[in-house]
Amino acid sequence: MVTIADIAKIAGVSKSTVSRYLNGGSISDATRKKIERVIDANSYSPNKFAQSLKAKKTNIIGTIVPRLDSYATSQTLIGIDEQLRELDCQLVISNSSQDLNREIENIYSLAKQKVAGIILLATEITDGHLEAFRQAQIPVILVGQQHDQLHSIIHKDYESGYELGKYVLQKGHRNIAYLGVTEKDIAVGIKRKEGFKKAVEGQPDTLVHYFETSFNIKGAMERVPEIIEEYQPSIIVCATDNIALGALKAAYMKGLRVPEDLSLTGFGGYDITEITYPGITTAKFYYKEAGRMAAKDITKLVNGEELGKISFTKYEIIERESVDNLL
Amino acid sequence: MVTIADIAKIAGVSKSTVSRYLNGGSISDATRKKIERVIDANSYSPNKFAQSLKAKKTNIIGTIVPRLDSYATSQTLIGIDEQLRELDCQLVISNSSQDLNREIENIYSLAKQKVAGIILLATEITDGHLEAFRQAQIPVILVGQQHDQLHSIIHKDYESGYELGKYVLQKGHRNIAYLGVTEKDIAVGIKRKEGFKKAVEGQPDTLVHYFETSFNIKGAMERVPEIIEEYQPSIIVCATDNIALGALKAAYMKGLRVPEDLSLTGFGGYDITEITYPGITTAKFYYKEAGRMAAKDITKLVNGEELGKISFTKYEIIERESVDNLL
DNA sequence: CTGAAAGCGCTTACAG
DNA sequence: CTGAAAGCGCTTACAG
Repeated sequence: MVTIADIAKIAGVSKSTVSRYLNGGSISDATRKKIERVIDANSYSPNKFAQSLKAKKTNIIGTIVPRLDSYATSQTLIGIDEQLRELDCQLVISNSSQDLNREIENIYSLAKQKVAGIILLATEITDGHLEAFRQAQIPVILVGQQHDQLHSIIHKDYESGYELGKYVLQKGHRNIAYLGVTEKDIAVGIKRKEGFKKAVEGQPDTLVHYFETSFNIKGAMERVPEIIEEYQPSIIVCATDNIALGALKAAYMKGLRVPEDLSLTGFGGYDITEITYPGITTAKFYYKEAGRMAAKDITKLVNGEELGKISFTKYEIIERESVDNLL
Repeated sequence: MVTIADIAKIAGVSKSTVSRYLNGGSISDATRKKIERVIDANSYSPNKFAQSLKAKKTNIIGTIVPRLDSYATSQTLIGIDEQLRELDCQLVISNSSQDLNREIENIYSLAKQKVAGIILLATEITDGHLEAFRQAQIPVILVGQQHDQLHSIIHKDYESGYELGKYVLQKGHRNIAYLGVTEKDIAVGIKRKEGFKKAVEGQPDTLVHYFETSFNIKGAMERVPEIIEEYQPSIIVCATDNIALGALKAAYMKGLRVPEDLSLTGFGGYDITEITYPGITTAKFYYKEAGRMAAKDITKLVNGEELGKISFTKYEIIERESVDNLL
């Protein structure tokens, strides 16, 4: 391995000068050229560990994800990865397998690794998180959830819920089931539902029942038959595309046609909602874009730049075939 | 930040002794207890950079993935992550976005970061890869592809192709389309097809046509209609579940019922194949298990243990509703 | 603009 | 079993 001392010797200068060259200190044109040549010729690259040890900082951004096998996670990570690459930062991904304690451990562990900043694909922010961030003393960007003490990138959960609600009413649905998730997840469990509620509130002759299920497909598959039997809604508005996928399967298994016998909507805009039959009408979020924004923002924070507490990504209602027009 | 010198001073011993405690050198019981207490009380943890700088090695395993948004990648990563965590190794994920050159760059970049070993979720191994591995001088495990110069974990592509072929014949299909992928991908493009070929070879009155498409759903959606129109196969055997998903959508869009008008099979065993309607019959691979094996094997290699060149994961034909029984 | 020196937080022979 | 010393490959005041 060639070191800075080797380069210095070959170039006939001191290590300090080479270091200055590397870090953009002032240097004469002649020596600059000389050093450049020697570095190229020996394909030298500085030892990151020595740099970090001395400079006490890194250009590593840690990203904590709740799970690896989700469309939202994958897309967000792709966005972060792309943007960080452009920014010449390194990405370290830390998986917490949907375990909040592990998530908090991951914060400490990233801090110990001296990452320059942390991006957290958040689900729920507890006091444990806050305490970890406080101790870590590292810039943080939340993606997907909002918190007044932290910077965040969030999706327009409320607005998309509202617009989707209006859409459903406009299609003539008056007996509606809303299949949501735990309110511990503020964005998904509360905001989407609140937006939807606002849209249907005051609509005459309209029945809306609210239910809760888990985030996975199987959970929805089990939940939906009861809902149908008990309330016979004309539509089930699902808080995520995964839930909608489960509902679709459940409907098929009950021999119901979608959308003739039962309409369905989702949130997320996962690629797969275009491939099912029928395609699922959904509120599409731009996860990759959110990832890019998070990456840009975290580097701003790392560089001490000012930043608004909150940024929004756009959304779009994608109309496909899973909602029947009752009018 | 508390350092080894602090601990030494508080405990009233030398840094060497603390270091020995940390690295399992011989030490008296009394000092061991003393140091332990002091370390706990000050929640000290060694600076990784200093350790790596001195010891010239890390416990980081680099994993290179071709893409982040694929079921196989996610599951394999989950397996690697779980296992590496048990083994107290750190995981760094490097995404090459399906770009072979970037993949090779990633090898060099991981080598520069002094990772202890590399796991490559491989698609195609070029001379560029080999050269990079040679220069890096780091243990490598391939997942999903085989190469005689490298260690690998591979799925039973040939065997599963064979068994699926036999299954299809047993269901009475005699006019078959096989929709494969590029032969550059030896495992997916060649092995699966060869296994299938072997199974149908010599079967009387049987027509098999072979086609090629890309790995994504859209590609298959475009390709399938032509195939149906020109050859009217009773079944399309797809080289991946994604292709099967595309074929299913294409069939629906042509107004064909699956499996009555057209049967379908896939490879992979993605969760989503259970959710579609009908569920897709597929050769399921155990990606998570492969990931765990890769993690175990790479640490063996890192520790200088002997290892066979190749390990296989199991597979299973999952019979669902997408194949009609013609007999 | 340039160099000598100190030091970042560890580990590892070498003595004792 | 324990400690003093050297050194890993950098960076950063401090002089000149």
